[in-house]
Amino acid sequence: MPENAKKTVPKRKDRILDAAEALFAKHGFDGVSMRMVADSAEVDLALSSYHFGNKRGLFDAVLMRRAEVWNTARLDALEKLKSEAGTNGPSVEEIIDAFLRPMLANGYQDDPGWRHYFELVAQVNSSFEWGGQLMTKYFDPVVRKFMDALKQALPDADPVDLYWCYHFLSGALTLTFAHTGRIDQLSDGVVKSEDMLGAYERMVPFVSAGFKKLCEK
Amino acid sequence: MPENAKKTVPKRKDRILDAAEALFAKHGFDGVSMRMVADSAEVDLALSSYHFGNKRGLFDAVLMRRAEVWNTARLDALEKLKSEAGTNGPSVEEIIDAFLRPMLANGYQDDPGWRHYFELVAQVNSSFEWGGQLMTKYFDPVVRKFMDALKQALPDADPVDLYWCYHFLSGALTLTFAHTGRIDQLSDGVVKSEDMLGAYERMVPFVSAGFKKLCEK
DNA sequence: GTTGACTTTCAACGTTTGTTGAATTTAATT
DNA sequence: AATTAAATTCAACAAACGTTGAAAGTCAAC
Repeated sequence: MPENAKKTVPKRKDRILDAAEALFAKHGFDGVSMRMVADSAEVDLALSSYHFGNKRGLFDAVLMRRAEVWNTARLDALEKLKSEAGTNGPSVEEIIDAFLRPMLANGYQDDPGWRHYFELVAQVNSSFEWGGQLMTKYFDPVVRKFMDALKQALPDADPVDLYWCYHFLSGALTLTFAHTGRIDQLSDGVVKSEDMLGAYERMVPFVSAGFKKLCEK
Repeated sequence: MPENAKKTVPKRKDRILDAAEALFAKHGFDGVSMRMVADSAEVDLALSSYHFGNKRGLFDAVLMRRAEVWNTARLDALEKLKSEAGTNGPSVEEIIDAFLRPMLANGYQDDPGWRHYFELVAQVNSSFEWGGQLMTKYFDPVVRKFMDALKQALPDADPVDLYWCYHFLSGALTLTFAHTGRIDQLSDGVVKSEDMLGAYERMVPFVSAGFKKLCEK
């Protein structure tokens, strides 16, 4: 047996995480009960508390599970960009693209698990109760590296402008991945909120134009 | 007594609405109990159910109370714009401005009630459970008029592009008024999320540039 | 086959939840 | 002053909540 082999991870623990992920994404922390999770995962009620301590521990475990994978994917895209760029560094479009593309790559958009995870992050990000704390905790280091790259691409920018621009990007991204169905209704079905590729292709130029308008010259 | 005089509205009913507004904004529908509302409003527990039927009725009443005022303010701004514009109609910047400015005007930004209300709408808008339904119900007619104006200002636009652009605007707006404190932490205090005027002054050019980039020519 | 650590189940705990029917108070009308 | 409707309080309900201690099960190591 290889020295770093993990103990056999029981299936049930992951089933709990999957079920909690989907439920928290749709109903939020307070809208989900431990019994809903247990029923959905087809697992005994007490098992979630055993594995994760309490409800909050389960919530954190769900958030943490995919955070590192996502952060790494984003950082890899940024590093690759930097290594291929000239002395001036990558362009605004390229940086925004590196920030967004990992959410579509590797079949994430077709994987229900990742889909629920992004919905959950969207909900957390715009929640007064969790938004500031949790997003900072899990995603700040990566976001700061992207901010640095943007500062280099827009050397004359006022930092305040730059932060607001990122904030607008974050908001657009958040609502898009929340999958509320609002755009479907507003457009009478012309636009599908599930069309993440269509959203991505438009978000990159939309946001890049905004950054340049405010932060260039 | 004037013929259209309203019956004397008891103070308590409004106190309940105010308390519920603040609490729902911070903790969401499921994060608030009827007892929290009653305690905060300093009112008997049963009174909220008496006035609004049940918890959901209270939630709807909170959302509805300021919806019409807000919608009217936005429509007035749009109508005024149209009447002053030439035959080509108002510009993209002017339309976006008319969409956003009512949220700052009339002291709304300093009124805790309105502030909580916008926080609540932000939370509703990005929630999977309520986002599609409630936003459509309360705000669609107004949004559609703004979309029409934007179509006129961007006559060559593909409607799909236009809807996505509005979606990005809606997301940026939502996160900004959610007041999560995230931008404060990310910027190490350089940017204050309470600075709605600063956000407004940057959102208008940011979003307008995005609309033009995608929808012009 | 026994041990021992981990996993899972069971049953129950004390709270808190939303809601309601009946009683009481308030305020306007007759 | 009597009447009536609305507003408010009180007490309590059944249901659902998160959590936990003890029992039962599982499985590899010895």
